Amino acid sequence: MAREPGTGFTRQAAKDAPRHGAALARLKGCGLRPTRQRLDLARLLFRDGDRHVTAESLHDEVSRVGIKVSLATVYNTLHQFTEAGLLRQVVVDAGRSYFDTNVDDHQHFFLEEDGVLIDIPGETIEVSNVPVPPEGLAVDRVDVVVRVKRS
Amino acid sequence: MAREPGTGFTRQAAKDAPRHGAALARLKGCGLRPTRQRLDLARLLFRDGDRHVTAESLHDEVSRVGIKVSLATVYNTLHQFTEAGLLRQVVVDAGRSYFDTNVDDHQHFFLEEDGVLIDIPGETIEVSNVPVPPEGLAVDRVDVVVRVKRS
DNA sequence: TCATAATTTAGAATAATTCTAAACTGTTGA
DNA sequence: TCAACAGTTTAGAATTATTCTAAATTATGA
Repeated sequence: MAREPGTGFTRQAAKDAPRHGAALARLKGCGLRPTRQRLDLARLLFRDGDRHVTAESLHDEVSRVGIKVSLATVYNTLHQFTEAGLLRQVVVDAGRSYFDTNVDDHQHFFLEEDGVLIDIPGETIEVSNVPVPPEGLAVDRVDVVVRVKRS
Repeated sequence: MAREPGTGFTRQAAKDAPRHGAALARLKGCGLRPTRQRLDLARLLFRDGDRHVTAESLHDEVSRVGIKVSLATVYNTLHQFTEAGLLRQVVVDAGRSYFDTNVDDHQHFFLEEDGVLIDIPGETIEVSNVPVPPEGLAVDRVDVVVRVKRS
């Protein structure tokens, strides 16, 4: 493979450096060992803006690009990223798990017919009068899902 | 089996009549043929107030009482009841489906640690500023789930 | 460079749910 | 009352999403 004279990096690696660097920093930042598969997945996930993926969809995508990662690793990685606060799990479907790269406080439209999620910015919807939970319980999070249909 | 003289009903059937009648009426009211298993399930579900069940939990319950209904039928029935508007499906867990006998507009506490749902009356929580959905879509329903943890 | 612990992976296992095709039952019309 | 038919139930197989297992691989620090 062609190299930038004197750098020790391939041209592609040089081009990827910033992205790769960002992914690397992200992983290091939360104490996850930067393995090839975690870096590859992080780059795809965080490359351009907010995304919603399922394990299957991410695995398909990664595979189509020619990267070799097992489905088990995709599952592991999604869960580790979630625990590390890099992703947020969104429950809208009793059949499969969605993961959102936007971890800020926000809500979702869910188009059930296509399994598509659309972000609603955090400041938009106002939820008031959430009752005090029963004795011994504390509110962890308030999720709002606006289910939409084709009209 | 002992009979009430002259009635043509067993004592048990006589006692069950009102309940049974209610379940029967419910099924007839939505055009579902009143089979033995549908009547049994309806009686359990709607006997005393609001309930949250999963297919498994309902099947266990029905079995414990000595009623013979297959798990497949429990699934079928839950879906038919939902379609008929007798039940409402609640999505709070990416692993299993909950069904709620309360079909009025209301929301839920969800105790993730135990898989327990608690109703929040419909007038309690106020959701405002729900944005207009993207072109071609219309709001079907707004779901609020208050996730709680033991404190 | 090596040893070690963390990670990945193929494939088996599990869990929830749906499907299939055969047996059964509620309803209807004669 | 009863036969016939459509609707329903069911056991068990199949499917789907996910997790587990144990062996192979890899990142890291000395």
